[in-house]
Amino acid sequence: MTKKDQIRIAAIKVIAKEGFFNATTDKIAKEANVAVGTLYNYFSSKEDILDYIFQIECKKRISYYTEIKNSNREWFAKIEEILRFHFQEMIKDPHIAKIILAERINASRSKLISLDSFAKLPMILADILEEGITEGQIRQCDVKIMSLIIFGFIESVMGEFIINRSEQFLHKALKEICDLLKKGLAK
Amino acid sequence: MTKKDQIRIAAIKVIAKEGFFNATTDKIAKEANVAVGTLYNYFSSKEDILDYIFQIECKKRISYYTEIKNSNREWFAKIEEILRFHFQEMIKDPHIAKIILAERINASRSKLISLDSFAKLPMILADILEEGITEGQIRQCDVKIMSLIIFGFIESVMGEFIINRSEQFLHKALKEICDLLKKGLAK
Amino acid sequence: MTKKDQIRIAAIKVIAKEGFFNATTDKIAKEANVAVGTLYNYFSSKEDILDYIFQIECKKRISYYTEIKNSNREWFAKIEEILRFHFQEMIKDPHIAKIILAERINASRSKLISLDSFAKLPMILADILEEGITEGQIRQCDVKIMSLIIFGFIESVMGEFIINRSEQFLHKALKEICDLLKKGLAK
Amino acid sequence: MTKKDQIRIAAIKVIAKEGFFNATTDKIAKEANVAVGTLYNYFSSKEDILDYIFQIECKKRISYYTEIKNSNREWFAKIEEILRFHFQEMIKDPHIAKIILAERINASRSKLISLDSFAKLPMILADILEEGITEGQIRQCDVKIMSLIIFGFIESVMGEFIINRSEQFLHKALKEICDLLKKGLAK
DNA sequence: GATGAATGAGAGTTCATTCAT
DNA sequence: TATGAATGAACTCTCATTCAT
Repeated sequence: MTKKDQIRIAAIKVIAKEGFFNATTDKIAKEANVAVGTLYNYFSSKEDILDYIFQIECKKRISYYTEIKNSNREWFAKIEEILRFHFQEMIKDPHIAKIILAERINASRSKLISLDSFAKLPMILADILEEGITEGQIRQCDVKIMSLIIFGFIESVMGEFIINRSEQFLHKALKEICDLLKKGLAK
Repeated sequence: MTKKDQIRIAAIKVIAKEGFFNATTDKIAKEANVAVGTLYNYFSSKEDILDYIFQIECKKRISYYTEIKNSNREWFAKIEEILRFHFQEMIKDPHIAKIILAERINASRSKLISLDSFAKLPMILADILEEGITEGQIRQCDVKIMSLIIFGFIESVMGEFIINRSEQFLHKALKEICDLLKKGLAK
Repeated sequence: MTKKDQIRIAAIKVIAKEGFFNATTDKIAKEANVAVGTLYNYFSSKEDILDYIFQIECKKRISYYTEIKNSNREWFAKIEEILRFHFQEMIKDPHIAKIILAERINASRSKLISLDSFAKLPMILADILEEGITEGQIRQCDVKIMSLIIFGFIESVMGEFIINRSEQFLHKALKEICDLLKKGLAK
Repeated sequence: MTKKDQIRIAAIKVIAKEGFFNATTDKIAKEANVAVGTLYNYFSSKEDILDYIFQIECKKRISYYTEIKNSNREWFAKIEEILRFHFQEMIKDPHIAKIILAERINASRSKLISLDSFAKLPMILADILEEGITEGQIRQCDVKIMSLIIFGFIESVMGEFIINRSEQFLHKALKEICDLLKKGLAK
């Protein structure tokens, strides 16, 4: 692992535990087993670290979302797959879920941190739903709002998972949202 | 208005604009047209102000939720009314929506700030759904997860509204979630 | 004395002893018997303190120079008086001489620190010489360069005085430059 | 050119532009096209570089001054030649003039940097004047102070030249000081 | 000799909190 | 009760110096 990623991973842990503002550069450096100065060999500021964290996570999600979107499945399988992917990521690294949830809005105040790409995620969901409508598999609806519903659900579940850490809960949650969408969006 | 609430209102404005950590006591005091020292006559710390903000908002919501829950309407009308209430509040004071969204998780790190009461909100939603099931109006489902879906939706919409500030968007969003729930939860 | 000037005086002492870059805010605060934070209640930055020091000194000199320039004396008495004033100031506060000498050039790199007014001093000297020429008391010469000579002399003497601290030296120096100018500029 | 001098030249450029304290070792190394570590193969510290710069410049001046002093010319021609030499050096490398002016006093605080040799320069001027008196060509005067006048003039002119960079100004300045000295020191 | 990533002490600055008025 | 100047711990960031390669 590169030193930059070593710092990134450490920062994720500390920021998730303490929040961005309480995550001091000292703490991050200590967690990463490097000196404070080393942080600044790889990042121009503390904010830059958060930016990098978001970038990496975003890239990961967008590339996966896009892959699924372009795959040869029906709308419902695609949505289900995206949710499944999200939940798997949460289980793999619960810290990152917390950071995204907790810091996104405050991060958006900073010009340094570009969250444009994060905004693309609901758009991909919307595209998938749009296809479903065009192909006559889904009833007429506002796909943008519908994708917000799905996204909000993901975040709600994230929030709950951060607290209870139950994988079983994730599976049940996945089933419930799928049932709701299937039935609620049928023609 | 009491001086305490004068400070609360000012704090909401500043925190919404700058985020809790960037909202200095100086800025809050200036916005409230009082001296910094005055803050400490009414609050024991900066965090205490945030706590008070959450308390007030929470009380407002819980009392309204409970009222609606106990009213003599069918499940669907109750849920719709709760959403409508939320959206109205958002329009009345968009700042508070932003704060709840942005600071809730970071606030939860502080022992000072009691967010227990906020956790009650989804429970009330769950109660309403539970009733719907018992009375045979809704199909079997996990009401706790279903209430998370609704709650997540509220927050997603908040997030979008903070950006676009379109009231029309709120109305469309309300219609979409209602349609989805009605159809998706039908027996 | 105002607190701002209390800090200014302390800063002069510390900067003279250690140089601007080695004069830490901690040292200045300690010398001024205030907390570090207090510095920032009166100055926006460490540079701002140096700026203020220069401003005060400059104002003092310009007002005196101008007064002398406008007085009803012949050119030679005016120049002598200005030099005498300078040397008196040096004796009263040798620190300030050192700072002006040591920090002026580095200060000029900063946009914060306005040294424009310092540039006016040689101009006043030049004006006095110009008058001397017009009135036929001085031979033709480049007054701007001649004022640089006088100014350079002042600074040289400052430099020497910082080291030897001999008042007698100052008096001798005054006599020598006066003799040189009187004889060298005669018609 | 040796690597040590390559570094010296680079340091002169950077220090002249930014001042000693803002001239980081990184910048100096980059300007010299070597790695930071390489600096420390030739110099024991950053201050040591400045020391070396002063040493070289000083040696250059002292050897020239001495040569002129020992030459077979009358006092006035010698002084004129020394000034001419100084101004030529300034034109050849304006950076070095700025450094000497800006850093000399702060450098004097450091025990590492030996400026003793710089103090010799006015002494040589004094020697030349002394000879002039002994040989009956100059009137009685304090040669030490008179040499300070000449030295101060050189520095004043340096300061002005740094700003306006006009060679013509240098020539006029030379003429004026020569006229002043010739007339002012005559018997 | 040459490198440049790693270091960590120390810098300037901020800001929640206090308390004499 | 209201004030706001004073506080100083704690923050982010810098940079001269080192040393394994």
